[in-house]
Amino acid sequence: MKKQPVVNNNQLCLVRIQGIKDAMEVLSGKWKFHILGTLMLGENLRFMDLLREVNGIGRKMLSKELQDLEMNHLITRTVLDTKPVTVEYSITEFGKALYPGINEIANWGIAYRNAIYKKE
Amino acid sequence: MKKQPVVNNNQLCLVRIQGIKDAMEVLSGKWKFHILGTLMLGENLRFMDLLREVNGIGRKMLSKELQDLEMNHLITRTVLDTKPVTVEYSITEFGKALYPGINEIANWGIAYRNAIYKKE
DNA sequence: TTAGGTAGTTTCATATAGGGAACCGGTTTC
DNA sequence: GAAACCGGTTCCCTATATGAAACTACCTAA
Repeated sequence: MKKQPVVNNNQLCLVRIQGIKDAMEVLSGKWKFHILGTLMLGENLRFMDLLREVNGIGRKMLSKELQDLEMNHLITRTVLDTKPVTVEYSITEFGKALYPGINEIANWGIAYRNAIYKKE
Repeated sequence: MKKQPVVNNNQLCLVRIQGIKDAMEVLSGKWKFHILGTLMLGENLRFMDLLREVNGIGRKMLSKELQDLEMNHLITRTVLDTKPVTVEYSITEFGKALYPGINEIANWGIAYRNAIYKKE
């Protein structure tokens, strides 16, 4: 008789796993946390602002990541009637709800680095 | 004169960004949150257990991801002197420290899914 | 002896991520 | 008029991620 999965077979676990899956789908890639983190610090940033603030990102990636985030309702994109045209990006309530999570992860990262550096 | 970055120029922000970077480096990929999430639910799982529990993963990916996680001190690998040999994986204190973060992310994912489904 | 268990690795693919550089069409400042 | 700004897009390339299937090697129970 074949063995069956045993741990994740109750409803709560399945929902939790699905939650992780959904979140990761929206937040996947090298830059999303960075961009959101930056938009949390300074709201209403423009494209070129973000290009400067998010260290290392190129315009193509930034453009793509912003489109993804907008499509997933984490940020909004507003074209302003200025000359030349400027575009403002800001974080939505959905995005803001990620703040505690991102913060936890950031703090973990800081603690992790300290611990590893002390050890090695 | 060229414009300079303005938002992330203080020490706190830089440390925070670095924390996110470090964390993401260790947690990158499609499966790490899943594997850690599973190891949080049932400690001391064996390779084949994980292969069954982590829905959709293949043996090659699992093998690679477990090696990564072990290298980064998030899990431990213990070979047991049984016949046939069995190998137990369990989460370390470092890994456990991620629990609140992963939990936050999972809850966000659940809320996100509910909200999006209601809307559309 | 056949099927299934243990824990992986190897090989051969494709898919996706990520990045540099040039380009577009416009505006503004020196 | 040249250089710099605005917000991107397009082309071309490499690197990494991911996956299916076969293989190793050995053990056990029916």
